[in-house]
Amino acid sequence: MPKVVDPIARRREVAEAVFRVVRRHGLEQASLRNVADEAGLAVGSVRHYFADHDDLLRFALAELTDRLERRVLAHAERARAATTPDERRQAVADLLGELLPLDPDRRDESEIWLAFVTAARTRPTLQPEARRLHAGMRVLIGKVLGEGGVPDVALEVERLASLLDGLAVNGVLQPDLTTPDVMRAVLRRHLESLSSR
Amino acid sequence: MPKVVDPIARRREVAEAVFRVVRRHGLEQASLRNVADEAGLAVGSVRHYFADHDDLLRFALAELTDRLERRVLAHAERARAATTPDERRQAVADLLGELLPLDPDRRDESEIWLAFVTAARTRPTLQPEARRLHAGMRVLIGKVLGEGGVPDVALEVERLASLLDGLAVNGVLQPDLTTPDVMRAVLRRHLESLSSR
DNA sequence: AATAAGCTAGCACGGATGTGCTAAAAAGGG
DNA sequence: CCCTTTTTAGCACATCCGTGCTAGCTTATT
Repeated sequence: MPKVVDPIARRREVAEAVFRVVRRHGLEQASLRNVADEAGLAVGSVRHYFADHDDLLRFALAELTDRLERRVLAHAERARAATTPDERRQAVADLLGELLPLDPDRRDESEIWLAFVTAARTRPTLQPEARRLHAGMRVLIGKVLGEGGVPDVALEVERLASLLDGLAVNGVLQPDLTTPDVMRAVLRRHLESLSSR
Repeated sequence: MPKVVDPIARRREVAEAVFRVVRRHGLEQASLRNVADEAGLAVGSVRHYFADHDDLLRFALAELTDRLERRVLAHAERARAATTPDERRQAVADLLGELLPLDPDRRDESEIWLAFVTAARTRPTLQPEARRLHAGMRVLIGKVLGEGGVPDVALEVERLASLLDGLAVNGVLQPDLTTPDVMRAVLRRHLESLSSR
């Protein structure tokens, strides 16, 4: 048998290359050639692990979703362990902050998220994964608000989710105007206005 | 002299063709060939009115901005003419609703807006126009909130602007979940929560 | 050491894209 | 009627794209 290569680890590495290309030059530049170059592989090698160009993009989006989910769930554990109201408030803010481009890592992730999710509009094969992400975010926010005793949850979930999406979009597209401080202040204000009703 | 053609009217017609292509297939499909076909012209003809492919996209985005500005300003007139508080409330909701994909026309516009604005991240030549749009929206919302006597205007402008952006994004990307009714309800709730502080 | 299988690398194709350039067509002014 | 200039149309080139396909490389097992 040949060199032993964990195929799913390989796919993940290639997905990372996709992310770097997308972040720097946009999704439309994530061609097999560009991605292979970025990963330090030949086009043929990349194609050995992915059936399609489409397969590559779909896997990359799924990978992004998983990563996000994992990070947020870790925070959810901590939030559940909070005891005092102040602790809880901070835990919730931190949890939701994971969805915003507040530091370089999360900024990268938000840029990639925006690129994929908007591309899904005209790329049908990306839509299932995009919907999964959309729905997952609503479920999460629903739990947070539900435990907080917010009335009219469904509507408030939509309002908070849209606010977070909008903040993320502006944080990505106009980072010098929508700074992390601004995003944090807006989120804090919104959470305050929710609990003081 | 040859057939008399109003060059700026021609440019506008071609921009319309760009919009149709972008809406149907995404900005990355707005090639000179596709746009020329859509406009019923030859590639050479389109290039006679635009220096560049880039020039074409920049003009199209500027055209979109102008159109949006004109529509919103018309509403602003009406809002200023409102007398009763109820009338004013409704006028403000209508005004801000112009920025949401609430009907097919505005949905088309939002789709195109999202495509261009996200593309601007990795296409430097589109950024000036994108920033103009971003800033114009803040100015408008600032006036609306300022006249409404909302405290802490700067922060609330950012919050409302992000909410509107997020609603528009979700209305475009998940239209069957983020219906016009949902968007209207969220906006109404937000405006209520602002005035009852 | 020989074998077989996973893996890597790359050529070749048909098609699409932006752009430089040329040439025909069209039509108002002399 | 003819000229002049805008407008239209289209060819040609270099580049990039996804993909089908083949050949060589690598290495664990027999």
